Amino acid sequence: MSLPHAILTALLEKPSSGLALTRRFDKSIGYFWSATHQQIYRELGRLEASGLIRALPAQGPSRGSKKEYEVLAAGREELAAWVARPEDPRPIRDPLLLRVRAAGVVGRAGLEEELRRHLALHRRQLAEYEAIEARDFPAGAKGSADSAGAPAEGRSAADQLQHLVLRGGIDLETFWVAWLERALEEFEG
Amino acid sequence: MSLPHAILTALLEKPSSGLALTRRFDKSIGYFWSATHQQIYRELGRLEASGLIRALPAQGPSRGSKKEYEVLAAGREELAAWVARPEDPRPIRDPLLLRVRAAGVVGRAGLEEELRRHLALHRRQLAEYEAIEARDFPAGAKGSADSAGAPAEGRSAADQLQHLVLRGGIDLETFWVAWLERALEEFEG
DNA sequence: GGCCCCATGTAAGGTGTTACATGATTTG
DNA sequence: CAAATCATGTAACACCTTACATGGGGCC
Repeated sequence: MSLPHAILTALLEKPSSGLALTRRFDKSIGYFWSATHQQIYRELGRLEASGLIRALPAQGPSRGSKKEYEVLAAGREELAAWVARPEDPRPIRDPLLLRVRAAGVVGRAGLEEELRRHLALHRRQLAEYEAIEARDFPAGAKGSADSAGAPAEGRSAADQLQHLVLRGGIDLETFWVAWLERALEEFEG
Repeated sequence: MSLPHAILTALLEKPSSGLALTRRFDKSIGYFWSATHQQIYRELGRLEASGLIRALPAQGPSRGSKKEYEVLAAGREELAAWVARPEDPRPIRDPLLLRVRAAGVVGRAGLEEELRRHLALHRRQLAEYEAIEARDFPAGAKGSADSAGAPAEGRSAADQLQHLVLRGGIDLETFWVAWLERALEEFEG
């Protein structure tokens, strides 16, 4: 049940239309929660029906013209409640680990190439995250100097949390790169 | 499409009934691919219908008595093909990271306690994996000394891959523990 | 008999993915 | 005007999760 909350978060950060949301799920939000436009439209409909968001009035036909959504008070409350709601971490479920295990049974033919391919992909992703970190959270780290003209308090608190999430992405990709390098070493050695 | 291949792997390691499989998915296999008994029974039915596995003959009523399955040649081939089949890694999709991001928008009330809870869970999981490693892959590491009375070649190759997968689980949990510790530090500091 | 556990299954609902459909606006 | 792109949506299907159903065997 995380998609509706991902959408509420995105809409609170900035009211948007369905397509604009989709774009943002391909960028910053998508770095830790991906979603396609079909999922997003369906969920927008549900959230509106539940009274958590509403479409800003707009004239014109219902099809083919923009519909902007904004979060209502009930939506904000639901999101705040969700942040604190206990929810256990899901067990690991990774196809690549499974494939390595399967290779132990049927042989590892072709697996090494796949590992190399994944290593390249994870290295690219890691580089992308690091570029974002260098751009959005330069040097000084933590609370840091707030960039031009924003209210210092709220800005830096939200920034700190966003940075934390980005660090999560970086560390995860770092894990994959290290694990894949180790695996390939063992294959060759 | 990984569940059928997880089941094929499990059945090749040891032919089993549905319930026995479920048990094994709660232990070793479940450490990197979880599944419930409903998923497993349904998938066993499909795999049998596709001719990849077969039920060993057994008398008695169809309900309430054991049905053992074994993998057919076609099943082994399918699994070997899957090991080499290119499949991109899925983008990250983690509710906890999402919640931290949401906390940046609606406030972090209650979040710290959740992080503590998750930290404890991940520490426990990490300890469990490390205990398994100490038990099944003692000291010498890599190819290592094969334990009593197994054919050296195949045994140690499969062992090496299983160890690699376990290391993946350990490293992943290590990542979570480190990330959560960092997050809590920032919250307090 | 009543209770618990073993073992296999059905049903319903939510989530995610892929493919396609439709109208409006911009661009050559 | 034709083609591409924007923007919103429908349909179908596969998958996962949760809850419940059914029948047998062992135990007190």
